[in-house]
Amino acid sequence: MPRAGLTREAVVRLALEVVDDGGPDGFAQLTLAKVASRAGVATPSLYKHVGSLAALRREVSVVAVRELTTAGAAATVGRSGADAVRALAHAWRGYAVAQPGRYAATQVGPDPDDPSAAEHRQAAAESVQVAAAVLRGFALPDERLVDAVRAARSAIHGFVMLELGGGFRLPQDLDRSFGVLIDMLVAGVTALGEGRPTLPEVEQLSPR
Amino acid sequence: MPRAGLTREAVVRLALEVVDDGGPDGFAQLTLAKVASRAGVATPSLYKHVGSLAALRREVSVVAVRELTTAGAAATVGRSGADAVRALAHAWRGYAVAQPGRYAATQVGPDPDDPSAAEHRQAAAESVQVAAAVLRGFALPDERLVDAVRAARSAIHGFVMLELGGGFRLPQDLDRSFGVLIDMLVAGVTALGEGRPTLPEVEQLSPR
DNA sequence: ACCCGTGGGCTAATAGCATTAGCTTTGAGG
DNA sequence: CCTCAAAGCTAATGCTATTAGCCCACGGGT
Repeated sequence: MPRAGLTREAVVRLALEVVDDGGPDGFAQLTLAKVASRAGVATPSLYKHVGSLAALRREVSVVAVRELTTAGAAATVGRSGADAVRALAHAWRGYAVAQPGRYAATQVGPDPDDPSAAEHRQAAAESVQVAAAVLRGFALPDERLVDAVRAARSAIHGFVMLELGGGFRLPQDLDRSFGVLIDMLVAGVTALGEGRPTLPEVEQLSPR
Repeated sequence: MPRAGLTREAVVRLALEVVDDGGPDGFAQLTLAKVASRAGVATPSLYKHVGSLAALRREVSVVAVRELTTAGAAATVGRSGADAVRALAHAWRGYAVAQPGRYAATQVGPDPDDPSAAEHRQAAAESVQVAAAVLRGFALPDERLVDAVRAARSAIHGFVMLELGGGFRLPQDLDRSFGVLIDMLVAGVTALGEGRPTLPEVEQLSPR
């Protein structure tokens, strides 16, 4: 009975394969049994390398978040302003479309209490920092930067979620719709930076 | 052995209770066993009223989507333009925050192939129609309406997803960030309607 | 060269889930 | 009052994670 020679890293690598093969909800369908089968090993053997299914999910999530971060960072290096925002948006959507399972893994919010999720929290914070760095170029008042970051994340994440979930059923060009959305975002943060009201002539009506 | 007197509607009602009690991921944790226990019945008995767990999920999803639709419709009746967009956005977010489990149920895209999902598809289409109706007031060129609807859905959905998932960890006011996002959206569709470029002075740089 | 301990694999067992098959009994309508 | 469809049941299958405990492979030291 020769050994399989597994390591924690190898198990995570196999888990990523399972996620990738599962399409958009490959992450949801990630299972210890599938990983074990791929490793040619009995399911309980995985516990020698990984604490639990939840822990494995967390490790997969960390990898995915880091990939998203570096994709965004690579796309925006050397750019600034509207150019950088567009590059970031397209990089994120590109990653999500190319790796839908991993992008789904990105969604799971790190548990703020669990101390073993520190790495996860760190990775998530770094990915947000990429967006913050890009938006800092718009000379926003400090207390508005967070609003801009949230707006950018919401717009991009929302579009990608709906796209991956099959929420856009009309045959119209998705790329163009995404471009329009990002243009709105760029115009919005530009207006925010210039200190002028986002809505030039429209009166501020009651939100509630 | 008296009968429990279940009906399909009663089972769905109990399933909604389970979803509501489960918080933001109550929908993910919906289980036939929990519904059966709540009904005071053995799990297999539910199959007399519901085809499968997946079918029950679909029914729950239809209810949630319809609630979201009527919430949006009720909030926008008698309003138009920016006012209506803001009302719709706040109604959607309000529903998501008040009923996070049901909002999650809203996310599952209807299977375009499955004929038994016709009701689901119909409900989803109606909810999009509410947004389309509101945005039609902006006198958009026909081929841009779909872009505007997608932008609105993306922005609102993205924000809500990140909020419910705990993705916004800074203590800054979420309501204000949401307001800023919706202002950007309103400004963006306004610009789209006026036929002027979304970005007045910023040159269109290569997105790729 | 041997020996020994760590640790990586195993099987067995428990417990929770969905689902199917087939039996029993309720209770409403003729 | 009788009957039969429908609504409940138990039993069984097969999937999942997880824990306990065993055994042997293998690297490091004597």
